[in-house]
Amino acid sequence: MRDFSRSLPMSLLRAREAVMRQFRPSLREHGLTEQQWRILRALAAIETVEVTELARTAFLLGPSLSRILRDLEARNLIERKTAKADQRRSMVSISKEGVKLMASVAPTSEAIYAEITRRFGARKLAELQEMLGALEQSLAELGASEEASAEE
Amino acid sequence: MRDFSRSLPMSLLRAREAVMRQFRPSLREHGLTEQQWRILRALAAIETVEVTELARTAFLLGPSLSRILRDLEARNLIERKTAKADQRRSMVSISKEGVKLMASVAPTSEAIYAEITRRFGARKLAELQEMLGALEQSLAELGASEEASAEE
DNA sequence: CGCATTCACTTAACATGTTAAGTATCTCCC
DNA sequence: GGGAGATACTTAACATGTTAAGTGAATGCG
Repeated sequence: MRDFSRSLPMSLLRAREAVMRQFRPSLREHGLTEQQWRILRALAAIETVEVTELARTAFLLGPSLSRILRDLEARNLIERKTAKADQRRSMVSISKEGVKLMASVAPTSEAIYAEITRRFGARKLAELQEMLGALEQSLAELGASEEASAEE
Repeated sequence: MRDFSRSLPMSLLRAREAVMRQFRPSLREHGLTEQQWRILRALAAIETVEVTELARTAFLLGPSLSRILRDLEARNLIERKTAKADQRRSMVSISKEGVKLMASVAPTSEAIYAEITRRFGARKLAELQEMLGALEQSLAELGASEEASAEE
């Protein structure tokens, strides 16, 4: 079997960890985890979203999101209200405090991203992202077909 | 701020998830998690290792590894004995049962990897891995220098 | 020697990942 | 209009990620 340190999942894991290692200290100083930051960023770009849509955007599973929203709400960083038309749906939005917190984190975060881009090269970075997207595409189809055949 | 769905950490996370989604069902059938599988694979390649070295190889943090080794040992998939020369060190090796289990998982795992390679393209896959390695390199230095300056 | 420091792990505590089950609401069709 | 099924979450349970603290064994040095 191929040396597992060179397997694709390991390469991806290590690369991601190398990147996140840069961001974590700054986020930590602001009392945010990586996932909480993802949620705030996702919310900053829109007015309000349903939880399910937010889960898709922030790439979190429902249960994780549910817990994190509970905590963020307790910290007054987000707001929730149930949709009028459909009582099952809960509409989430970022609060003023949330916006303020984001504003205090964003500069450092942007600086780190810029440094990463500088070191790795903007062009290479774009290429890498494109390849990652293509990989995701290739496998999306595969996953879908498997589900279909296993769904009986 | 850049659309966060196109941030590097998100791209890496999604790509990795797309890949792992292919493997998880098979591992699950054999009662293994992704990390347990990583450990067995790492152990299969060598006689015995110290826990610290194994953590480095399987890319797991000490505490995670500690727990998983406890469980794998309870299932008789690995063996442990403390080193003679240094009582702090614990030498880990895969057991016969562990080897047997690996043999039963490996074919499916290899088939999935082959299918991924076929879909994405062997050459592109190699390129991608190279870029991921380069990214890791770029940031390794950065992380190291930060540590050095913060170590006082 | 003896004791402070370092080292190799392990435990603890809290947050998330992952799957399954639960709850309330809505939809649709008879 | 009412009940079966679908939908949108939430809760639960267990495993791992992450940081900090704990434990026992080695090391170095006065």
